[in-house]
Amino acid sequence: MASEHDNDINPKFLSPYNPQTTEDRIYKLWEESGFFNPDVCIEKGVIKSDAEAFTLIMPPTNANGSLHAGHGLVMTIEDLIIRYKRMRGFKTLWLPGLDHAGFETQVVYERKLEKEGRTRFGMDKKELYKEILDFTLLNSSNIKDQVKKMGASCDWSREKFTLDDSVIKTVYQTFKKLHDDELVYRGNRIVSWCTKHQTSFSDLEIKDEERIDKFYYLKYGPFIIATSRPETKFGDKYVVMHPLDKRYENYKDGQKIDLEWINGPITATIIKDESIDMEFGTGVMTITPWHDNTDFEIAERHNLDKEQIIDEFGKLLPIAGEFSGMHINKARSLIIEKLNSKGLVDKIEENYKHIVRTCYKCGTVIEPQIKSQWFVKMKPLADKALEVVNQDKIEYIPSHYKKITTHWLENIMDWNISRQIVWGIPIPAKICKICGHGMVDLENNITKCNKCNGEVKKDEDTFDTWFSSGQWPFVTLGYPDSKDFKTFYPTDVMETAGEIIFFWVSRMIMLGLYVTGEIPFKKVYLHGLVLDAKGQKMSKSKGNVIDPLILTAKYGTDAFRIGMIVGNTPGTSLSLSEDKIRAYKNYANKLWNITRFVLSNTSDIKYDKNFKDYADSEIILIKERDELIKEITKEMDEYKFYLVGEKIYQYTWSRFADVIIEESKNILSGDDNKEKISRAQFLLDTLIKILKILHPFMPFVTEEIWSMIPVDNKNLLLVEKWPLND
RNA sequence: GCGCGAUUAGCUCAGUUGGUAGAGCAACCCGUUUACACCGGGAAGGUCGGGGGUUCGAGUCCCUCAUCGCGCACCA
Repeated sequence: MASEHDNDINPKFLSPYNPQTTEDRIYKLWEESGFFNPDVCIEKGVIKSDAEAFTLIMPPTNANGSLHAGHGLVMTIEDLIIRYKRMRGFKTLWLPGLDHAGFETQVVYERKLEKEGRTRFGMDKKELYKEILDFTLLNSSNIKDQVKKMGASCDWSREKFTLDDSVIKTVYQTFKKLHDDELVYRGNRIVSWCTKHQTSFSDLEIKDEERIDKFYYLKYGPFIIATSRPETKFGDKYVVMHPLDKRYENYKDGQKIDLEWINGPITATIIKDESIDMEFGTGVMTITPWHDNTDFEIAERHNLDKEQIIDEFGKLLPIAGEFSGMHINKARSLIIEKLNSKGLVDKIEENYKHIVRTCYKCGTVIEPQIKSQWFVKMKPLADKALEVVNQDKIEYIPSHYKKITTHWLENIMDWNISRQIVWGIPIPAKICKICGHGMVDLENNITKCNKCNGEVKKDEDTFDTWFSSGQWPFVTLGYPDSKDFKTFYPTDVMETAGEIIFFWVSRMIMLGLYVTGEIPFKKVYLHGLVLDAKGQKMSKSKGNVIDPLILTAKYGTDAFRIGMIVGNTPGTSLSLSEDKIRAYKNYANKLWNITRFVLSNTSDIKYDKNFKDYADSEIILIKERDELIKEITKEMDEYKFYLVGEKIYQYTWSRFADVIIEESKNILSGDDNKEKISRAQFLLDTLIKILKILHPFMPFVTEEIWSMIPVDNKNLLLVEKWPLND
């Protein structure tokens, strides 16, 4: 700690600011202080024990790769919020975590297997699980180091992993509670099935793609039916039309018709259903309930037979006769050839534009299948969520996300939470081998079906990863009995990517309300994508991926951080250009040089933070400065960090350095002692306030400079007080 | 098809309740004044996507069109 005599210029200042030799040392200092942990802050007296809590749960990082620019943005924004709140005297908790990221990680790992010439199919499930676990643990230690590089002041002592026992336990309790409340059911329903990944999805993992295909008009007895998927038509034995369609009024519901079809004569049944669009095609269609959602619903309504035509790998089943075993992609044209030879093709439209549902990961066309899986009944959960969102009990930043959320909640579908992958939390349930009935079994002691008394087997599926991360705010805090849960829940802000507003944010609201009876967070702050300098989405195939760690190594973490903040409004995408980061490196150095000037020109006075004897010229400057601080503080509280960053930059550079310091040169070298002291006190006081305001934006350089400023009884800048009314 | 964004200086973006347009970067001219060339001084640069309306006054409110981006949707 500096005494009043040793505030000579530190030799460090002789060269420009060097982030490389500074950052790791500073981070270590912070970690060793223990101040990332709110309990330590209270113990050591830097935060009052009765201070209001402020909580932010870090979106658990996917432990399957390394830090990308998006993470850089997350860490920057969240650390900024946390450092600000800590400096404002809150009992501040930022809880970090890692996500096993079920399907995402499994896909990454499968690619790795593929490269090694292996495949997950046929592998022992336990062995595969162990391999992915090792892979994940290895990655997670990498990621942790990278998060630290970003300067994240999160409480590592409270770190959680989505596969921790405590997390799984709570997730199981929630599953059981949902089941007991009849909000989870096991049903034979149409699910979206990826034939490559061999798993089903929820509706969110599907990406709609516009494609141009052929559209076939086929002769089906007296009717013409249109389809883009002739390969599904083998079992079609119901022909559906609108009950009010005049063209077909002679056909009666339930009427049988004999006709010639792909593999010979069949008997079709007429079905009248109002879901048919009379305007579209010929107004008549045949249905394939096993492989189409609309058809499934029609079949359910009329209690019709359902038959599987295509297997899990996209190959035709024996019902397809000579085409049995053939992949649908290959079969399509051959089927048309056959139909044509039988004179059953009426016409073919070449450029039929339609939407195809694909796997969001591999682009494989989704093959709907009827499967027995666990579904969460969403309507009751969504209604509760709608209530709190509509009452603004949760604030969205930016606000238009509120509309997006309510729109989704109002049209919500039941959520399929079963996944046929090993990498995830096993579903604690037994399935009856005889009747297919599903039973929740947390204790693993059910041996007979409670419906038919048949043999049971373990459910081999795992939970959708979002089912567990959807409970993140309360599982991480140790719901229901822990002290942390009582202190820190509901949390204050959920800061995450706008992209996952449905996947994650909305589900957290629903599950949080359902389990704890309270909202999980008061604010949702959503950031946009990080794009490259040209505004294009980064992707490995385009080769425009910017690694944040290369930038931080080159320009310093502080430069990277403030570059991510300024010019980036919530919700909109950010173009990341190296020029911008470079500019902020210069800024860090500017701050460094400002300090050198101020310290070397004030070394003969002792800084007094309560100094009152200011000259008129300083009083004006103080008024201007303090008004800015007031304004900035307000904007910090409104989460307008992009404004604050810009304003403090402007003030330090254009005002403090270019004008105030310049005019100080005369004053300080003059002979009016009173004037000199007044100016020197002002310069020191203002520099300190700038450092404090800048700390959440540029924590490393400000902490380093702070260590060299002669102030009595100072602590780490990390836990100094924000300069409002200082 | 429905919905949500965006459209402001060459580029990336700000612009709070309507009151003669801002920043950074780039480009231009000048400058070695001892904090800093990772710098300083100066100048330049926009009929705020088009059209219409409300108003004394609109980048800011309303309508409409266009272009780009993104969600959502079972049209066989």
